[in-house]
Parts: sequence; structure tokens; C-alpha cells
Amino acid sequence: MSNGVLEPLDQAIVRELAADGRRSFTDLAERVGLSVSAVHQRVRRLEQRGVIRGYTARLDGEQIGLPLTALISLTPNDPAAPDDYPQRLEHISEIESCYSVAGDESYILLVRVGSPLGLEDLLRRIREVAKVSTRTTVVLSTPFEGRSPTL
Amino acid sequence: MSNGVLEPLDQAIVRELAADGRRSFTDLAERVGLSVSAVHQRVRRLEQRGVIRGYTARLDGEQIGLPLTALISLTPNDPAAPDDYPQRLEHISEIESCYSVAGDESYILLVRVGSPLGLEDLLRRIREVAKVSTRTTVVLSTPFEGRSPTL
DNA sequence: GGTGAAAATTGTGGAAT
DNA sequence: ATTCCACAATTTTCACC
Repeated sequence: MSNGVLEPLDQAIVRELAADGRRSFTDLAERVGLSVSAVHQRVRRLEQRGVIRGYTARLDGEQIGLPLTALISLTPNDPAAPDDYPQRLEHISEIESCYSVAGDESYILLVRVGSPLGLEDLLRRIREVAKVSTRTTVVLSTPFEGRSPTL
Repeated sequence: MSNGVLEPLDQAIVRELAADGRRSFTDLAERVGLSVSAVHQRVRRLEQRGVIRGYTARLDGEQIGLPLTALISLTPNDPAAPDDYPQRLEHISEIESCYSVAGDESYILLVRVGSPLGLEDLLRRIREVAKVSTRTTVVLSTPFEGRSPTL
């Protein structure tokens, strides 16, 4: 399938929905210069093609009881073990994102917890279920996060 | 202000909107067991209080022309310089998130670019504008990302 | 693909409890 | 703070280009 570049109109739609995921079709139609129906159809197609993976509310970690964010680097205890770490970690809800990376470590996780004790417990669970050693970098503050990319 | 814990009803609403940012008020009302108006009012209040910071479409980096993700650690060249890095970096649109962290480095950035050349150029700009040295970890794949937290 | 319009559904504000 | 109600706006489908 067509990889890489998005058609300019789809690009415009996607940009608007990245900036405001609740923008109405009416609003989108005006901004991109199409009829409401046309926009509607394009958005559905973008969703089906997986260009748009979904919509989400961006939340304030402090105010929802998860004030502690951390980045955790994973290094396998047994380098010969099969690489099924994502599957092993998927069920741990505190893990927001999981990246497979090039470099010294194998994976980097972004996690959110309620307290230092919660982090300690989370690390114990991660090491146990995935048989890895961990290196944790605590986030002190978040100047900005989840900004929408410029297409 | 009330910090930390959210009222159970607000918690339920926030959880639903994290899972699907386009859920309708009607839908939300059914799921949390309130009238549409009550939900409507609560959502507006959550937005005003900043618990909900906004809504966004989650996009597939590959399909929007930004297939290369990286984590960049920043270390100040001059440790005595004033700490205004976030301000200096804010205008660089490739930087999706900026975390101030405890540990060897001062900041960790999550960035998305179109190509290795794009990454090279981005690194040059970051070093130039922020007077930092950088350490880059390239993301090979993303098993999962941006999952909504369990409240 | 796109348009325009009808029908169904949802959003929004106000008065009352 | 919640519910009910009425009106405005949006979503969704469909026939036609």
C-alpha cells in the first residue's frame, strides 16, 4: 500500500485531529475546504487504514493520582532467551509505552505510578515477569508532552 | 485545591475519555450512570480544572511520514548556564515530549522524524539552540504506546 | 471521490428540584 | 449537583454526480 506520504487533504484532516481530537466534521470540513460528507468519509477511511489509531483525552498525571513518571531501561538477564518481552509486559497497566531500542538496553518503558512505593512494586513485577534487570530514570517535571507532530 | 484522588464518577468519565476521546456524552452517560447533562457539566469542569488537558488523535508514525522515533538525552555543555532548555526547545516541532529527569542527564526528549538525515539535522539544531551534548537512542519498533492508564 | 439534503442522534443551556 | 426539557448542531446515511 501507499507508504510514507499522505495525500494533502488527508494530511490536513489528520493534522486537525491531532491538534483537537474532538473537532466536529462540520468544523473539519470548513478548515480543509470539503463537504461534511467528504470529510466524514475520509476520516472513516483513515481510521480503517490505521493512519488514525484512535482518539484519547490527554490527562494531567498529577490530578488523576499518578504524579510519578519514570523511564525504565530493560536489559535481559539471559541474552539467549526468546524475545517475547512486550507480551510479558503488556498486562502491566502502569506501562504506558514500550519501545524496542538500539543501544545498550533492549527496551525502554514509560510508566506512571502513584508513589515511590508504587514504583518499587512495579519494578519488582517487571523484573519478575520479564527476567530483566532495570535502570530507572525518574521524571522530575514535564515541560511538554504529547505535542502533535507537524506534518 | 483537591489534589491526588478524583471523585469516582469523574474517575470513570476520565477513564472512558482516555480510552476513546470521541465518546459521546450520551454514551458516557450510560456507562457512568448519570444523565447526559450531568456528564456534560462534569466534563466541562474537568476540562476547566485541567484534569483533561485536551483531546488528540493517535497517529501511526509510519503512515504519516514520520517513521523514525528516537529518545535523546541532553547534557548541558555549561552546567552553570541558566536552565531555560524547555523554552529553547519548544519551537522545534519534531520534539513531541520533553522530560526533566533525575540522573546523569538533564532532559530526555522523544522525537519523531522522517529519516536518518532528518534526525541528523534535528540533533544539530538541538545542540545549537540549547548548548547541550546529546546521546541518541533510536527506537527500532514500538510494541505499544500511549496506553491509557488504569485509574 | 465528491455533493447535498433528509433523518437520526447528540450537544447545549436554562428552569426546577 | 442532578434531572428534565426544548432547541440548536452534528452525525450518518443515501441517492446522485
